[in-house]
Amino acid sequence: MQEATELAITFAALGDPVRRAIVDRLAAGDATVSELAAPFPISLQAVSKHIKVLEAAGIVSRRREGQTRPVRLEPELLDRTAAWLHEHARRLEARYARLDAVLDDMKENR
Amino acid sequence: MQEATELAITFAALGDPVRRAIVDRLAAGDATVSELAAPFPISLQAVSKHIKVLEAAGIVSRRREGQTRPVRLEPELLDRTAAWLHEHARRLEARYARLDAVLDDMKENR
DNA sequence: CCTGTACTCAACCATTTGGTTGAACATCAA
DNA sequence: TTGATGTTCAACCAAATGGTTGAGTACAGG
Repeated sequence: MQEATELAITFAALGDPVRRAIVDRLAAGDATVSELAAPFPISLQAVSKHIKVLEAAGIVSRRREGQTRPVRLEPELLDRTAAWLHEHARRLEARYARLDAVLDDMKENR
Repeated sequence: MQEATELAITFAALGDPVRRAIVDRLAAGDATVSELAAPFPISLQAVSKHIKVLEAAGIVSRRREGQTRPVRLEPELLDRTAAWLHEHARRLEARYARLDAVLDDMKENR
């Protein structure tokens, strides 16, 4: 990473396998930092850093709850990112369909 | 990056602003390496490397056409990635909706 | 108040990444 | 064939990333 567009940050955040796994886990429900860290062979601090990256990207939010810091996945950004991807895919498919039509036409009238 | 799941690779590939811009450009139609490199202040070789990353991720494909190597955006992977994101967002929204319903219920019956 | 628990912050290190330049390869055009 | 054009390959470098450990902060419970 190095720049600042929202989508670039989102993708960069999801580009790390540990962070992707964290997001997967959070899709099932909120979790504390220790809970999120448990499955990984890395230190709690490292996981804490990953969560910070996800939070900076707007993918998760944290709140304080006693001495624990539950993390919640925020759907909104994921939705917008999905929309971006979907729009690209849609446009491409339409374009390729038109191309195929032209080619078929050429074949028929040959 | 460091691992191998398809999605992690896809996201990592799209996480770089230059590569995201390349994908944006390709959504409008195929382009050669030089054409893709033109808007950027970096060397042609650097752009060539970026395209290699996108190709390895399965986001684009290259063919030879004379001395030129046109790059094409492949919709399929983008679609699958969008589906992943959308599914997460959908599940979350459903979960939060249920939560809200429960909270409303508690409020009514207080 | 003191101790343990749950984190975060800071300094540091190794590896990866994104860039560079220079040389090589493939194709077209003369 | 020779030279120009388009692109890739290789070696190299600086900066960013992901990890570590050690110290600090915030709250809960005895």
